[in-house]
Amino acid sequence: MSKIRIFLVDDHQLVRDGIKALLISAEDLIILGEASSGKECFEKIALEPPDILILDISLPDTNGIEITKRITNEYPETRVLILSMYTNEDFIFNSVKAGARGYLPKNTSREELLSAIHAIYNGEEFFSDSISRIMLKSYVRKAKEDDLAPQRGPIPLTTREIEILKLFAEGFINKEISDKLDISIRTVETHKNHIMKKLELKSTVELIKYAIRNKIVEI
Amino acid sequence: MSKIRIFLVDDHQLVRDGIKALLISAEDLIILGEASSGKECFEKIALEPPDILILDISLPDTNGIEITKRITNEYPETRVLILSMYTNEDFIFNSVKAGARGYLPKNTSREELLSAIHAIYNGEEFFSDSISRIMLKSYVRKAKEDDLAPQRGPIPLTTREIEILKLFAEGFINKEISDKLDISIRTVETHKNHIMKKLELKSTVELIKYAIRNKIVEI
DNA sequence: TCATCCCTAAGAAATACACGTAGGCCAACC
DNA sequence: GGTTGGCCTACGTGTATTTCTTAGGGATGA
Repeated sequence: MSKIRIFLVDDHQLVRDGIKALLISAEDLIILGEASSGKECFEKIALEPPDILILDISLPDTNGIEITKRITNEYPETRVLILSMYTNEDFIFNSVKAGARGYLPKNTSREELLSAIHAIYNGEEFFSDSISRIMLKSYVRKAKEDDLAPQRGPIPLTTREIEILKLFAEGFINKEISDKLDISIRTVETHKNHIMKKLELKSTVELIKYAIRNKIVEI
Repeated sequence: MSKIRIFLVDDHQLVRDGIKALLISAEDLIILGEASSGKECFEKIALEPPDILILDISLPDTNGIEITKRITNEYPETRVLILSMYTNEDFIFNSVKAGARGYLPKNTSREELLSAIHAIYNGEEFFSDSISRIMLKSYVRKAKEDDLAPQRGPIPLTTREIEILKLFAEGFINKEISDKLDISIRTVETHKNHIMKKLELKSTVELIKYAIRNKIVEI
């Protein structure tokens, strides 16, 4: 059975050495090489793309997420494992979005790192417990936001105002709205002004976004 | 210390008895009552709302998600634990969205059920391993969709046009855009016209919606 | 009855939009 | 090596919208 070929990208020599020390005794792995920047990384892997790229988020010339995007596009056979000291939800989400197959914090154990490598090599995804918890929290938050968003602030508009906002956000121009509702175009304008003042919106753009956020119209 | 008050809702007598049998020996719990339908549930808990409502998704007259919504609104002190044979992602997402604090499959163990009850009673959330895995998968899928969605239709705009559309959809007026980009207002207007023509949009409203749909701006 | 909110409406100035036109630049093509 | 076409730039003109102010009439409730 052929060995799992690993490539390391981290801008700290010590970290790379540490990871190598952890992995050196694993017989089914082989470290193809290492790089301390995005540029160096792409230069080196062009010769022989690894099975797994272990990647730090913060790098001198770019960041792990951009590298992940390029890898996903240019080397779809290479799978990315993010190893980062940052466990913030945005980084995790964007890493996954960019195509990363796993995410570990830097204080992970040798066992977990090996588990991750094997899982990813076998086509699975791997997230450490702490990362999973963050992802779950985020999942719960998103689900709740999905529900709460429309109720965030009770809509302080009158029925007539909502009617006009709806028509406007659907794309009708003032004249069409005034015809539809059989009122003067001036009245339509006044209603819109009232809405903008009430909601403290500074532009019609925000008005439309408000209508979308509050599900007065579909996108 | 007062006992954790539990109420069971499931349309199968056997399941309710099974759960009761599992919980009866736990000294810090007390089963307040049980119901086999949504109607019966609300009639009974009106007298004494429980701390935790253990709820099946499928019920004869309604479903657990609707009950969860009502509970969340009408009895915010009562926390809902979903116990369901369905582990499909939509049910899980909608349960969380409706306000459920935990979700367990029906083949869960006594230990896990007790862990879930205690976690939820302490204000935490609890999802069994199998449910967590489904949520994580969903998280990953959503993150990927988030990335793929904008590629649905290739955006036929030039970089300058996208730049201007982005600023416009962020709420900047033409003058601000022309200042930012150090070009004439006329140019900004021309770009916007080109965009509208290319995309066959009839109003700025549609322009903004286009920008949102294609993730050029956030809502 | 008075205050308040809602719907209605208008005037005037500033701003934005629709549409046509056009020059400079650059890359691709024959 | 000129031509074509796309892109970015810009203006003129006429129309529409926005911004700000003012205001009457009806409903509602203290």
